[in-house]
Amino acid sequence: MNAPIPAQISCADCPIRHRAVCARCETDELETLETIKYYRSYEAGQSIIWSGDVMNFVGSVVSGIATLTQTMEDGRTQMVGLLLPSDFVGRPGREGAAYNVVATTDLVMCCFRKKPFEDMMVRTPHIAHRLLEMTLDELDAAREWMLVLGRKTAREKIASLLSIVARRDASLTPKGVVNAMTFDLPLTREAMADYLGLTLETVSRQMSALKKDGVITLEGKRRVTVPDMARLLEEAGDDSDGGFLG
Amino acid sequence: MNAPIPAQISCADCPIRHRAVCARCETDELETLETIKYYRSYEAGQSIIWSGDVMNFVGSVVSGIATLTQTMEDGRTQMVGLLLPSDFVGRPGREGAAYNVVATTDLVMCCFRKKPFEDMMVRTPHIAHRLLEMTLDELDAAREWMLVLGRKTAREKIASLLSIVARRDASLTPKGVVNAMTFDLPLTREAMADYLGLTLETVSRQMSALKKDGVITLEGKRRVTVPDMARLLEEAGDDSDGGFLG
DNA sequence: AGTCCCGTTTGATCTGAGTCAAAGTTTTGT
DNA sequence: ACAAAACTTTGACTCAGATCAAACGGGACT
Repeated sequence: MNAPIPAQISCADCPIRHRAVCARCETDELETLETIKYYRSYEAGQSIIWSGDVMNFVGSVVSGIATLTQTMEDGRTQMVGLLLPSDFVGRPGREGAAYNVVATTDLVMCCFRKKPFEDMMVRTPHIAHRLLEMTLDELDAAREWMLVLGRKTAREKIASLLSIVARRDASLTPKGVVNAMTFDLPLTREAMADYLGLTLETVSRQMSALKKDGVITLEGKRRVTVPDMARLLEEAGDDSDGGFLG
Repeated sequence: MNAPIPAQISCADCPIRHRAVCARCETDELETLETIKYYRSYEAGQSIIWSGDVMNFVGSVVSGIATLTQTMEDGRTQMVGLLLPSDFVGRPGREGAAYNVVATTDLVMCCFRKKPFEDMMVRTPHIAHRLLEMTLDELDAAREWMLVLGRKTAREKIASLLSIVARRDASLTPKGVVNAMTFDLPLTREAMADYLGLTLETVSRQMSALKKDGVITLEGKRRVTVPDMARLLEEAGDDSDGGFLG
Protein backbone atom coordinates (compact mmCIF):
# COMPACT_ATOMS: atom_id res chain seq x y z
CA MET A 1 0.00 0.00 0.00
CA ASN A 2 2.81 2.36 0.87
CA ALA A 3 5.32 2.58 -1.96
CA PRO A 4 8.92 1.80 -1.00
CA ILE A 5 11.03 4.74 0.10
CA PRO A 6 14.00 5.25 -2.19
CA ALA A 7 17.22 4.21 -0.48
CA GLN A 8 19.19 7.25 -1.54
CA ILE A 9 17.10 9.69 0.52
CA SER A 10 19.23 11.50 3.07
CA CYS A 11 18.97 14.59 5.18
CA ALA A 12 20.56 16.54 2.39
CA ASP A 13 17.49 15.82 0.27
CA CYS A 14 15.05 17.15 2.77
CA PRO A 15 13.59 20.35 1.40
CA ILE A 16 12.02 21.26 4.73
CA ARG A 17 15.46 21.59 6.14
CA HIS A 18 17.16 23.18 3.22
CA ARG A 19 14.58 25.27 1.53
CA ALA A 20 11.15 25.33 2.95
CA VAL A 21 11.29 26.20 6.59
CA CYS A 22 14.82 26.55 7.77
CA ALA A 23 16.53 28.25 4.88
CA ARG A 24 18.17 30.75 7.18
CA CYS A 25 18.68 28.93 10.43
CA GLU A 26 21.72 27.00 11.28
CA THR A 27 21.50 25.27 14.58
CA ASP A 28 19.36 23.88 17.36
CA GLU A 29 15.93 23.73 15.81
CA LEU A 30 17.29 21.69 12.97
CA GLU A 31 18.34 19.01 15.43
CA THR A 32 14.86 19.05 16.91
CA LEU A 33 13.31 18.80 13.47
CA GLU A 34 15.38 15.73 12.72
CA THR A 35 13.90 13.94 15.71
CA ILE A 36 10.28 14.43 14.67
CA LYS A 37 10.57 13.97 10.97
CA TYR A 38 9.89 10.91 8.86
CA TYR A 39 9.56 10.11 5.19
CA ARG A 40 6.53 8.72 3.44
CA SER A 41 6.15 7.71 -0.17
CA TYR A 42 3.19 7.39 -2.47
CA GLU A 43 2.56 5.80 -5.84
CA ALA A 44 1.32 7.72 -8.84
CA GLY A 45 -2.42 8.19 -8.58
CA GLN A 46 -2.54 7.56 -4.84
CA SER A 47 -4.55 9.93 -2.72
CA ILE A 48 -2.56 11.55 0.08
CA ILE A 49 -5.27 13.50 1.87
CA TRP A 50 -9.03 13.76 1.46
CA SER A 51 -10.73 17.08 1.94
CA GLY A 52 -12.18 17.15 5.45
CA ASP A 53 -9.82 14.53 6.85
CA VAL A 54 -8.09 15.27 10.10
CA MET A 55 -4.49 16.02 9.20
CA ASN A 56 -1.94 14.94 11.74
CA PHE A 57 1.13 15.99 9.84
CA VAL A 58 2.66 18.78 7.83
CA GLY A 59 5.53 18.35 5.44
CA SER A 60 6.95 19.08 2.08
CA VAL A 61 7.50 17.39 -1.21
CA VAL A 62 10.94 15.82 -1.67
CA SER A 63 10.42 14.42 -5.16
CA GLY A 64 7.51 13.91 -7.50
CA ILE A 65 4.40 15.96 -8.05
CA ALA A 66 1.11 16.29 -6.22
CA THR A 67 -2.01 18.32 -6.89
CA LEU A 68 -4.46 20.13 -4.65
CA THR A 69 -8.02 19.89 -5.92
CA GLN A 70 -11.51 20.93 -4.93
CA THR A 71 -14.55 19.03 -6.11
CA MET A 72 -18.25 19.79 -6.35
CA GLU A 73 -20.88 17.17 -5.57
CA ASP A 74 -21.62 16.67 -9.25
CA GLY A 75 -17.98 15.87 -9.96
CA ARG A 76 -16.75 19.13 -11.44
CA THR A 77 -13.22 19.55 -10.15
CA GLN A 78 -10.81 22.45 -10.02
CA MET A 79 -7.16 22.13 -9.24
CA VAL A 80 -6.16 24.87 -6.81
CA GLY A 81 -2.49 24.15 -6.47
CA LEU A 82 0.38 22.23 -7.97
CA LEU A 83 2.93 20.87 -5.51
CA LEU A 84 6.45 20.52 -6.83
CA PRO A 85 9.58 19.48 -4.92
CA SER A 86 10.22 21.82 -1.96
CA ASP A 87 6.56 22.90 -1.74
CA PHE A 88 4.97 22.77 1.68
CA VAL A 89 1.80 20.86 2.54
CA GLY A 90 -0.29 21.45 5.60
CA ARG A 91 -2.00 24.07 7.65
CA PRO A 92 -0.36 24.68 11.00
CA GLY A 93 -3.08 25.56 13.48
CA ARG A 94 -5.86 23.99 11.43
CA GLU A 95 -7.61 20.77 12.24
CA GLY A 96 -8.80 19.39 8.93
CA ALA A 97 -7.67 19.42 5.35
CA ALA A 98 -9.44 21.81 3.00
CA TYR A 99 -8.58 20.04 -0.26
CA ASN A 100 -7.86 16.70 -1.79
CA VAL A 101 -4.16 16.07 -2.24
CA VAL A 102 -3.24 13.47 -4.84
CA ALA A 103 0.15 12.21 -5.99
CA THR A 104 0.22 12.50 -9.79
CA THR A 105 3.62 10.86 -10.03
CA ASP A 106 5.46 8.64 -7.61
CA LEU A 107 6.12 10.93 -4.71
CA VAL A 108 8.22 11.20 -1.56
CA MET A 109 7.23 13.54 1.21
CA CYS A 110 9.18 14.65 4.23
CA CYS A 111 6.67 14.78 7.07
CA PHE A 112 6.58 16.16 10.60
CA ARG A 113 4.01 15.18 13.17
CA LYS A 114 1.83 18.20 13.43
CA LYS A 115 1.73 18.84 17.15
CA PRO A 116 5.49 18.79 17.77
CA PHE A 117 5.95 20.91 14.65
CA GLU A 118 3.49 23.49 15.98
CA ASP A 119 5.19 23.45 19.37
CA MET A 120 8.46 24.13 17.69
CA MET A 121 6.93 26.93 15.65
CA VAL A 122 5.96 28.66 18.86
CA ARG A 123 9.51 28.35 20.21
CA THR A 124 11.38 29.27 17.06
CA PRO A 125 10.17 32.46 15.39
CA HIS A 126 12.32 31.80 12.33
CA ILE A 127 10.13 28.94 11.32
CA ALA A 128 6.86 30.81 11.81
CA HIS A 129 8.32 33.69 9.88
CA ARG A 130 9.44 31.51 7.02
CA LEU A 131 6.06 29.82 6.94
CA LEU A 132 4.32 33.19 6.66
CA GLU A 133 6.56 34.08 3.77
CA MET A 134 5.73 30.82 2.02
CA THR A 135 2.03 31.28 2.59
CA LEU A 136 2.21 34.78 1.13
CA ASP A 137 3.90 33.29 -1.93
CA GLU A 138 1.13 30.75 -2.28
CA LEU A 139 -1.46 33.49 -1.92
CA ASP A 140 0.21 35.48 -4.69
CA ALA A 141 0.26 32.40 -6.89
CA ALA A 142 -3.41 31.68 -6.19
CA ARG A 143 -4.38 35.25 -7.04
CA GLU A 144 -2.33 35.25 -10.21
CA TRP A 145 -4.18 32.08 -11.14
CA MET A 146 -7.52 33.78 -10.52
CA LEU A 147 -6.69 36.15 -13.37
CA VAL A 148 -5.88 33.17 -15.57
CA LEU A 149 -9.13 31.40 -14.70
CA GLY A 150 -11.36 34.45 -14.89
CA ARG A 151 -10.09 36.39 -17.84
CA LYS A 152 -7.78 34.46 -20.13
CA THR A 153 -8.67 32.58 -23.32
CA ALA A 154 -8.02 28.86 -23.66
CA ARG A 155 -4.82 29.50 -25.63
CA GLU A 156 -3.56 32.01 -23.07
CA LYS A 157 -4.39 29.59 -20.27
CA ILE A 158 -2.28 26.84 -21.83
CA ALA A 159 0.60 29.23 -22.42
CA SER A 160 0.35 30.44 -18.82
CA LEU A 161 0.51 26.90 -17.48
CA LEU A 162 3.48 26.02 -19.66
CA SER A 163 5.36 29.11 -18.57
CA ILE A 164 4.71 28.38 -14.90
CA VAL A 165 5.95 24.81 -15.20
CA ALA A 166 8.94 26.04 -17.16
CA ARG A 167 9.73 28.63 -14.51
CA ARG A 168 9.53 26.10 -11.71
CA ASP A 169 11.62 23.67 -13.68
CA ALA A 170 14.24 26.31 -14.39
CA SER A 171 14.47 27.30 -10.74
CA LEU A 172 15.14 23.69 -9.75
CA THR A 173 18.03 23.41 -12.20
CA PRO A 174 19.31 26.97 -12.32
CA LYS A 175 21.52 27.94 -15.20
CA GLY A 176 20.99 31.65 -15.65
CA VAL A 177 18.93 33.47 -18.21
CA VAL A 178 17.48 31.26 -20.91
CA ASN A 179 15.61 31.77 -24.14
CA ALA A 180 14.94 28.18 -25.07
CA MET A 181 14.24 25.29 -22.80
CA THR A 182 12.92 21.76 -22.64
CA PHE A 183 11.00 20.18 -19.81
CA ASP A 184 8.61 17.37 -18.97
CA LEU A 185 4.99 18.27 -18.46
CA PRO A 186 4.11 16.38 -15.30
CA LEU A 187 0.37 16.43 -15.98
CA THR A 188 -2.10 14.53 -18.12
CA ARG A 189 -4.35 16.52 -20.44
CA GLU A 190 -7.14 15.96 -17.96
CA ALA A 191 -5.09 17.35 -15.06
CA MET A 192 -4.15 20.35 -17.20
CA ALA A 193 -7.84 20.85 -17.93
CA ASP A 194 -8.67 20.71 -14.23
CA TYR A 195 -6.02 23.27 -13.49
CA LEU A 196 -7.15 25.62 -16.24
CA GLY A 197 -10.92 25.32 -15.95
CA LEU A 198 -11.16 23.78 -19.42
CA THR A 199 -12.11 20.40 -20.87
CA LEU A 200 -9.42 17.94 -21.87
CA GLU A 201 -10.49 18.22 -25.52
CA THR A 202 -9.91 21.96 -25.53
CA VAL A 203 -6.52 21.46 -23.89
CA SER A 204 -5.57 18.98 -26.57
CA ARG A 205 -6.75 21.28 -29.37
CA GLN A 206 -4.84 24.26 -28.01
CA MET A 207 -1.68 22.24 -27.50
CA SER A 208 -1.94 21.19 -31.14
CA ALA A 209 -2.51 24.79 -32.20
CA LEU A 210 0.53 26.04 -30.25
CA LYS A 211 2.58 23.29 -31.86
CA LYS A 212 1.32 24.13 -35.34
CA ASP A 213 2.16 27.79 -34.75
CA GLY A 214 5.69 26.94 -33.63
CA VAL A 215 5.32 28.23 -30.07
CA ILE A 216 6.23 24.79 -28.73
CA THR A 217 7.42 21.47 -30.06
CA LEU A 218 6.54 18.11 -28.58
CA GLU A 219 8.46 14.87 -28.22
CA GLY A 220 5.88 12.29 -27.35
CA LYS A 221 2.98 13.75 -25.41
CA ARG A 222 4.78 15.10 -22.40
CA ARG A 223 8.20 16.44 -23.32
CA VAL A 224 7.86 20.08 -24.32
CA THR A 225 10.44 22.34 -25.93
CA VAL A 226 9.90 26.07 -25.93
CA PRO A 227 12.16 27.58 -28.61
CA ASP A 228 11.46 31.17 -27.59
CA MET A 229 10.39 31.82 -24.03
CA ALA A 230 9.52 35.46 -24.71
CA ARG A 231 7.08 34.31 -27.38
CA LEU A 232 5.43 31.91 -24.94
CA LEU A 233 5.06 34.64 -22.32
CA GLU A 234 3.51 36.90 -24.94
CA GLU A 235 1.06 34.14 -25.82
CA ALA A 236 0.23 33.90 -22.12
CA GLY A 237 -0.83 37.55 -22.22
CA ASP A 238 1.76 38.23 -19.57
CA ASP A 239 3.98 41.24 -20.10
CA SER A 240 6.05 40.51 -17.04
CA ASP A 241 9.08 38.33 -17.57
CA GLY A 242 7.62 35.54 -15.48
CA GLY A 243 10.75 35.38 -13.38
CA PHE A 244 13.02 34.33 -16.23
CA LEU A 245 14.91 37.57 -16.59
CA GLY A 246 16.21 40.30 -14.28
CA MET B 1 -7.16 65.01 -1.83
CA ASN B 2 -7.40 63.03 1.38
CA ALA B 3 -11.00 62.65 2.52
CA PRO B 4 -11.70 63.89 6.06
CA ILE B 5 -11.35 61.33 8.82
CA PRO B 6 -14.61 60.80 10.68
CA ALA B 7 -14.45 62.39 14.11
CA GLN B 8 -15.95 59.45 15.94
CA ILE B 9 -13.03 57.12 15.21
CA SER B 10 -11.40 55.88 18.39
CA CYS B 11 -9.06 53.14 19.44
CA ALA B 12 -12.05 50.96 20.14
CA ASP B 13 -12.86 51.02 16.43
CA CYS B 14 -9.47 49.84 15.37
CA PRO B 15 -9.81 46.37 13.92
CA ILE B 16 -6.09 45.77 13.96
CA ARG B 17 -6.23 45.96 17.68
CA HIS B 18 -9.45 44.18 18.26
CA ARG B 19 -9.77 41.65 15.54
CA ALA B 20 -7.05 41.41 13.02
CA VAL B 21 -3.73 41.09 14.73
CA CYS B 22 -4.12 41.25 18.45
CA ALA B 23 -7.33 39.40 19.10
CA ARG B 24 -5.71 37.37 21.82
CA CYS B 25 -3.11 39.60 23.33
CA GLU B 26 -3.74 41.93 26.15
CA THR B 27 -0.75 44.00 27.04
CA ASP B 28 2.51 45.57 26.03
CA GLU B 29 2.54 45.20 22.30
CA LEU B 30 -0.81 46.95 22.09
CA GLU B 31 0.75 50.01 23.65
CA THR B 32 3.55 49.84 21.13
CA LEU B 33 1.08 49.48 18.28
CA GLU B 34 -0.73 52.59 19.43
CA THR B 35 2.42 54.62 19.03
CA ILE B 36 3.02 53.69 15.40
CA LYS B 37 -0.52 53.68 14.11
CA TYR B 38 -2.41 56.34 12.21
CA TYR B 39 -5.68 56.59 10.33
CA ARG B 40 -6.14 57.44 6.71
CA SER B 41 -9.34 57.90 4.77
CA TYR B 42 -10.23 57.63 1.11
CA GLU B 43 -13.17 58.67 -1.03
CA ALA B 44 -15.19 56.25 -3.09
CA GLY B 45 -13.36 55.48 -6.30
CA GLN B 46 -9.98 56.59 -5.01
CA SER B 47 -7.01 54.37 -5.61
CA ILE B 48 -5.17 53.34 -2.46
CA ILE B 49 -2.24 51.42 -3.91
CA TRP B 50 -1.03 50.74 -7.44
CA SER B 51 0.41 47.38 -8.31
CA GLY B 52 4.20 47.64 -8.19
CA ASP B 53 4.26 50.66 -5.89
CA VAL B 54 6.54 50.53 -2.93
CA MET B 55 4.29 50.03 0.07
CA ASN B 56 5.46 51.66 3.23
CA PHE B 57 2.55 50.64 5.40
CA VAL B 58 0.33 47.77 6.38
CA GLY B 59 -3.05 48.12 7.96
CA SER B 60 -6.62 47.08 8.01
CA VAL B 61 -9.99 48.35 6.94
CA VAL B 62 -11.99 50.15 9.64
CA SER B 63 -15.04 51.01 7.58
CA GLY B 64 -16.02 50.91 3.93
CA ILE B 65 -15.04 48.53 1.19
CA ALA B 66 -11.99 48.13 -1.02
CA THR B 67 -11.11 45.75 -3.81
CA LEU B 68 -7.90 44.04 -4.86
CA THR B 69 -7.59 43.77 -8.63
CA GLN B 70 -5.15 42.54 -11.22
CA THR B 71 -5.11 43.97 -14.73
CA MET B 72 -3.71 42.83 -18.06
CA GLU B 73 -2.16 45.28 -20.51
CA ASP B 74 -5.22 45.18 -22.73
CA GLY B 75 -7.48 46.22 -19.87
CA ARG B 76 -9.00 42.91 -18.85
CA THR B 77 -9.27 42.99 -15.08
CA GLN B 78 -9.89 40.39 -12.44
CA MET B 79 -10.77 41.17 -8.88
CA VAL B 80 -8.73 38.91 -6.58
CA GLY B 81 -10.03 40.01 -3.23
CA LEU B 82 -12.75 41.99 -1.54
CA LEU B 83 -11.68 43.90 1.57
CA LEU B 84 -14.38 44.41 4.18
CA PRO B 85 -14.02 45.97 7.63
CA SER B 86 -11.39 44.12 9.72
CA ASP B 87 -9.58 42.76 6.66
CA PHE B 88 -5.84 43.18 6.58
CA VAL B 89 -3.92 44.89 3.79
CA GLY B 90 -0.24 44.53 3.22
CA ARG B 91 2.58 42.09 2.86
CA PRO B 92 4.98 42.13 5.76
CA GLY B 93 8.43 41.34 4.45
CA ARG B 94 7.61 42.34 0.87
CA GLU B 95 8.78 45.45 -0.86
CA GLY B 96 6.15 46.24 -3.46
CA ALA B 97 2.43 45.83 -3.84
CA ALA B 98 1.25 42.98 -6.03
CA TYR B 99 -2.21 44.35 -6.82
CA ASN B 100 -4.21 47.50 -7.28
CA VAL B 101 -6.21 48.41 -4.20
CA VAL B 102 -9.18 50.70 -4.78
CA ALA B 103 -11.75 52.10 -2.38
CA THR B 104 -15.18 51.32 -3.79
CA THR B 105 -16.95 53.22 -1.05
CA ASP B 106 -15.70 55.92 1.29
CA LEU B 107 -13.15 54.11 3.37
CA VAL B 108 -11.14 54.46 6.57
CA MET B 109 -8.01 52.46 7.12
CA CYS B 110 -5.99 51.95 10.24
CA CYS B 111 -2.35 51.96 9.16
CA PHE B 112 1.01 51.09 10.66
CA ARG B 113 4.30 52.19 9.21
CA LYS B 114 5.73 49.03 7.80
CA LYS B 115 9.21 48.91 9.25
CA PRO B 116 8.19 49.37 12.90
CA PHE B 117 5.37 46.90 12.39
CA GLU B 118 7.81 44.33 11.06
CA ASP B 119 10.20 44.99 13.93
CA MET B 120 7.38 44.38 16.34
CA MET B 121 6.42 41.20 14.52
CA VAL B 122 9.89 39.86 15.16
CA ARG B 123 9.62 40.67 18.86
CA THR B 124 6.07 39.47 19.44
CA PRO B 125 5.34 36.00 18.13
CA HIS B 126 1.61 36.43 18.77
CA ILE B 127 1.34 38.90 15.97
CA ALA B 128 3.30 36.82 13.47
CA HIS B 129 1.22 33.84 14.43
CA ARG B 130 -2.05 35.70 14.01
CA LEU B 131 -0.89 37.05 10.68
CA LEU B 132 -0.10 33.54 9.47
CA GLU B 133 -3.58 32.47 10.48
CA MET B 134 -5.12 35.36 8.55
CA THR B 135 -3.02 34.65 5.50
CA LEU B 136 -4.10 31.01 5.57
CA ASP B 137 -7.72 32.20 5.67
CA GLU B 138 -7.13 34.41 2.66
CA LEU B 139 -5.47 31.53 0.86
CA ASP B 140 -8.49 29.34 1.54
CA ALA B 141 -10.79 32.06 0.25
CA ALA B 142 -8.68 32.54 -2.89
CA ARG B 143 -8.73 28.83 -3.60
CA GLU B 144 -12.45 28.55 -3.02
CA TRP B 145 -12.79 31.37 -5.52
CA MET B 146 -10.68 29.46 -8.05
CA LEU B 147 -13.38 26.79 -8.10
CA VAL B 148 -16.00 29.48 -8.69
CA LEU B 149 -14.00 31.04 -11.53
CA GLY B 150 -12.96 27.82 -13.18
CA ARG B 151 -15.99 25.60 -12.95
CA LYS B 152 -19.21 27.37 -12.05
CA THR B 153 -21.89 28.68 -14.42
CA ALA B 154 -22.81 32.36 -14.52
CA ARG B 155 -25.87 31.76 -12.33
CA GLU B 156 -23.86 29.77 -9.80
CA LYS B 157 -21.20 32.49 -9.76
CA ILE B 158 -23.74 35.17 -8.91
CA ALA B 159 -25.27 33.02 -6.19
CA SER B 160 -21.79 32.33 -4.78
CA LEU B 161 -20.98 36.02 -4.62
CA LEU B 162 -24.28 36.86 -2.96
CA SER B 163 -23.80 34.15 -0.36
CA ILE B 164 -20.28 35.35 0.42
CA VAL B 165 -21.39 38.94 0.89
CA ALA B 166 -24.32 37.71 2.98
CA ARG B 167 -22.02 35.63 5.15
CA ARG B 168 -19.63 38.50 5.75
CA ASP B 169 -22.50 40.83 6.47
CA ALA B 170 -24.02 38.36 8.92
CA SER B 171 -20.72 37.93 10.76
CA LEU B 172 -20.41 41.69 11.24
CA THR B 173 -23.86 41.91 12.82
CA PRO B 174 -24.19 38.52 14.46
CA LYS B 175 -27.63 37.35 15.39
CA GLY B 176 -27.47 33.58 15.27
CA VAL B 177 -28.72 31.22 12.63
CA VAL B 178 -30.78 32.86 9.93
CA ASN B 179 -32.89 31.70 7.03
CA ALA B 180 -33.80 35.03 5.52
CA MET B 181 -31.70 38.17 5.39
CA THR B 182 -31.33 41.51 3.73
CA PHE B 183 -28.11 43.32 2.92
CA ASP B 184 -26.60 45.98 0.69
CA LEU B 185 -24.54 44.84 -2.23
CA PRO B 186 -21.48 47.05 -2.01
CA LEU B 187 -20.52 46.53 -5.66
CA THR B 188 -21.59 47.87 -9.02
CA ARG B 189 -22.58 45.36 -11.70
CA GLU B 190 -19.21 45.99 -13.30
CA ALA B 191 -17.33 45.24 -10.08
CA MET B 192 -19.37 42.07 -9.65
CA ALA B 193 -18.44 41.11 -13.21
CA ASP B 194 -14.75 41.72 -12.47
CA TYR B 195 -14.98 39.52 -9.41
CA LEU B 196 -16.77 36.71 -11.21
CA GLY B 197 -14.93 36.70 -14.53
CA LEU B 198 -18.11 37.69 -16.40
CA THR B 199 -19.34 40.73 -18.33
CA LEU B 200 -21.60 43.25 -16.66
CA GLU B 201 -24.42 42.36 -19.08
CA THR B 202 -24.31 38.72 -18.00
CA VAL B 203 -24.31 39.77 -14.35
CA SER B 204 -27.37 41.92 -14.94
CA ARG B 205 -29.19 39.16 -16.80
CA GLN B 206 -28.49 36.58 -14.10
CA MET B 207 -29.56 38.96 -11.33
CA SER B 208 -32.82 39.43 -13.21
CA ALA B 209 -33.20 35.69 -13.61
CA LEU B 210 -32.61 35.03 -9.89
CA LYS B 211 -35.19 37.71 -9.10
CA LYS B 212 -37.72 36.23 -11.53
CA ASP B 213 -37.20 32.81 -9.97
CA GLY B 214 -37.75 34.14 -6.46
CA VAL B 215 -34.26 33.36 -5.18
CA ILE B 216 -33.75 37.03 -4.32
CA THR B 217 -35.76 40.22 -4.29
CA LEU B 218 -34.35 43.68 -4.96
CA GLU B 219 -35.15 47.11 -3.58
CA GLY B 220 -33.53 49.54 -5.95
CA LYS B 221 -30.40 48.10 -7.54
CA ARG B 222 -28.34 47.38 -4.48
CA ARG B 223 -30.48 46.23 -1.58
CA VAL B 224 -30.88 42.47 -1.75
CA THR B 225 -33.22 40.24 0.24
CA VAL B 226 -32.64 36.51 0.31
CA PRO B 227 -35.87 34.86 1.48
CA ASP B 228 -34.32 31.40 1.81
CA MET B 229 -30.60 31.17 2.38
CA ALA B 230 -30.50 27.40 1.85
CA ARG B 231 -32.01 27.92 -1.60
CA LEU B 232 -29.32 30.47 -2.46
CA LEU B 233 -26.56 28.13 -1.34
CA GLU B 234 -28.06 25.39 -3.45
CA GLU B 235 -28.09 27.73 -6.43
CA ALA B 236 -24.41 28.41 -5.72
CA GLY B 237 -23.75 24.72 -6.20
CA ASP B 238 -22.37 24.66 -2.68
CA ASP B 239 -23.48 21.80 -0.46
CA SER B 240 -21.65 23.18 2.55
CA ASP B 241 -23.61 25.54 4.75
CA GLY B 242 -21.36 28.46 3.88
CA GLY B 243 -20.85 29.20 7.54
CA PHE B 244 -24.47 30.03 8.25
CA LEU B 245 -25.31 26.92 10.22
CA GLY B 246 -23.57 24.61 12.68
C1' DA C 1 -38.58 71.05 -14.26
C1' DG C 2 -35.18 69.74 -17.39
C1' DT C 3 -30.89 67.59 -18.90
C1' DC C 4 -26.68 65.39 -18.20
C1' DC C 5 -24.28 61.51 -16.42
C1' DC C 6 -23.74 57.13 -14.74
C1' DG C 7 -25.16 52.72 -13.86
C1' DT C 8 -28.37 49.27 -15.40
C1' DT C 9 -31.48 46.51 -18.23
C1' DT C 10 -32.88 44.25 -22.32
C1' DG C 11 -32.57 42.64 -27.11
C1' DA C 12 -30.20 40.58 -31.23
C1' DT C 13 -26.45 38.23 -32.88
C1' DC C 14 -21.95 35.96 -32.71
C1' DT C 15 -18.35 32.89 -31.13
C1' DG C 16 -15.15 30.29 -28.13
C1' DA C 17 -15.30 26.50 -25.68
C1' DG C 18 -18.22 22.49 -24.36
C1' DT C 19 -20.37 18.12 -25.72
C1' DC C 20 -20.76 13.93 -28.07
C1' DA C 21 -18.54 10.60 -30.83
C1' DA C 22 -15.00 8.02 -33.07
C1' DA C 23 -10.45 6.85 -34.12
C1' DG C 24 -5.46 6.95 -33.06
C1' DT C 25 -1.45 6.25 -29.85
C1' DT C 26 1.14 4.97 -25.91
C1' DT C 27 1.67 2.19 -21.80
C1' DT C 28 0.82 -1.89 -19.11
C1' DG C 29 0.20 -6.49 -18.16
C1' DT C 30 0.37 -11.42 -19.48
C1' DA D 1 4.54 -10.20 -28.90
C1' DC D 2 -0.08 -9.40 -28.18
C1' DA D 3 -4.19 -7.62 -26.08
C1' DA D 4 -6.25 -4.54 -22.95
C1' DA D 5 -6.43 -0.27 -20.77
C1' DA D 6 -5.42 4.43 -20.49
C1' DC D 7 -4.55 8.56 -22.59
C1' DT D 8 -4.80 11.66 -26.66
C1' DT D 9 -6.32 13.61 -30.94
C1' DT D 10 -9.64 15.11 -34.23
C1' DG D 11 -14.25 16.08 -36.14
C1' DA D 12 -19.12 17.74 -36.11
C1' DC D 13 -22.37 20.13 -33.77
C1' DT D 14 -24.35 22.92 -29.79
C1' DC D 15 -24.83 26.39 -26.49
C1' DA D 16 -23.59 29.61 -22.60
C1' DG D 17 -21.86 33.73 -22.33
C1' DA D 18 -19.64 37.63 -25.04
C1' DT D 19 -20.35 41.42 -28.01
C1' DC D 20 -22.74 45.12 -30.08
C1' DA D 21 -26.43 48.24 -29.66
C1' DA D 22 -30.23 50.70 -27.86
C1' DA D 23 -33.16 52.20 -24.32
C1' DC D 24 -34.20 52.97 -19.36
C1' DG D 25 -33.83 54.99 -14.55
C1' DG D 26 -32.36 57.79 -10.94
C1' DG D 27 -29.64 61.14 -8.78
C1' DA D 28 -26.96 65.74 -9.14
C1' DC D 29 -26.60 70.06 -10.89
C1' DT D 30 -28.15 74.05 -13.11
